[in-house]
Amino acid sequence: MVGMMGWEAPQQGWRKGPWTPEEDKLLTEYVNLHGEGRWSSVARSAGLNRSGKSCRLRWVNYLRPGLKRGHLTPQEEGIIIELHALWGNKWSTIARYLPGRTDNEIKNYWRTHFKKKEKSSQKQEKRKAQTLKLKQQLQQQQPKPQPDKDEMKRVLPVQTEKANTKVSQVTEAQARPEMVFMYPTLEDQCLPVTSPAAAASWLDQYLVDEGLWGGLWNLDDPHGGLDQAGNCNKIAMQSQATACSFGGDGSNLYNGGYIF
DNA sequence: AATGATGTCAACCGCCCGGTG
DNA sequence: CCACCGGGCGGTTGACATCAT
Repeated sequence: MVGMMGWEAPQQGWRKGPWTPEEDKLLTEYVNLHGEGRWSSVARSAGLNRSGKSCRLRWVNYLRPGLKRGHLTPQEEGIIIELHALWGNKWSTIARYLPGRTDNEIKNYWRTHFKKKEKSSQKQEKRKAQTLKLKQQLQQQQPKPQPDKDEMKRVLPVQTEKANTKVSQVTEAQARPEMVFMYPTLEDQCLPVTSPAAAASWLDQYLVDEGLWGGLWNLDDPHGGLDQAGNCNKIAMQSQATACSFGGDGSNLYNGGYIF
C-alpha cells in the first residue's frame, strides 16, 4: 500500500502497518471458522504474521460484519454528544449504543469535532482574557464589588451549587469550562441519574422500555425539540448550529431534535 | 495551479484489569 | 497471595484526502 517507510520493520517478528487484502481474507476466514477470541493464537493459526492485538483491532474496527461505513448521521452525532455528556470518553460504552459503529470511529469523530471547538474556544478565551484585563484596569480606576466568580456563573449558567451531586463528567466539565457550554447538565435533562453507573442502568432500562430510536432520541421531531411545556435549552456549538431540548416537567422524557 | 491548513481514518502504543496457575 | 498473560480500552500518531487561500 501507501508509503510504508518504517512500518515494514518487524518488531518481535510481527508485521505492522496497513493490512493487505490477503491478510484481511485470512483473518476473516479464520474468525468465521473459529469465532472471535484467542487472538494471540489467531495470528499463528491463520498464518498471519501479526500480533494478536493487531488482529483483534483489525477485526473489531474493520472486518467485523455489520459495520456501517461512511459518515455518521446527524442522529448518531446527537447520540454521541448525549452519551459523551453522560460518560465522558467511554468510547466503547458509547459505541454499544450505536450499532455498527466502533469505538475508534466515535473517538475519531469526537476528537475531530472537539478539537475544532477547543481551538475556537481558545480564541474566545484569548478575547475573554483581554476583556478581563481591560476590566481590571478599569476596576483599578473605579473599584467594583463584583468578583470574577459571579461573572463565571453568568457565563457558565449550568454550573450550580448542586454540581457536586452530579456525575463525574460534570466535574470534568468544571475543569474544562468549554465542555459546560456543550452539554446540558443531567439536571437540565431531568434524567434520574446520580452516577455513571446509575446512568448506564437507567439508559439500559430506558432502551428496553421505550426503544432507543423512538423514545430517548426523538429523531423525527420537526420542531427542533420543544417539549410539551415549551421548554427549550439551546446548546451552543461552535462548529455546528446544534439545538436540542430537554423535558422540563420532571419527566424522564428527553425530546431532542438536532439541527445540523 | 500551487501550497499550506485542516479533516479523516486506520493503526499502534501503553496502561489497566481480570483470569489463571 | 502473587506473578504472568491476554484482552480491552483510551490516547496518540501518521498518511492521505480535501479544502481554502
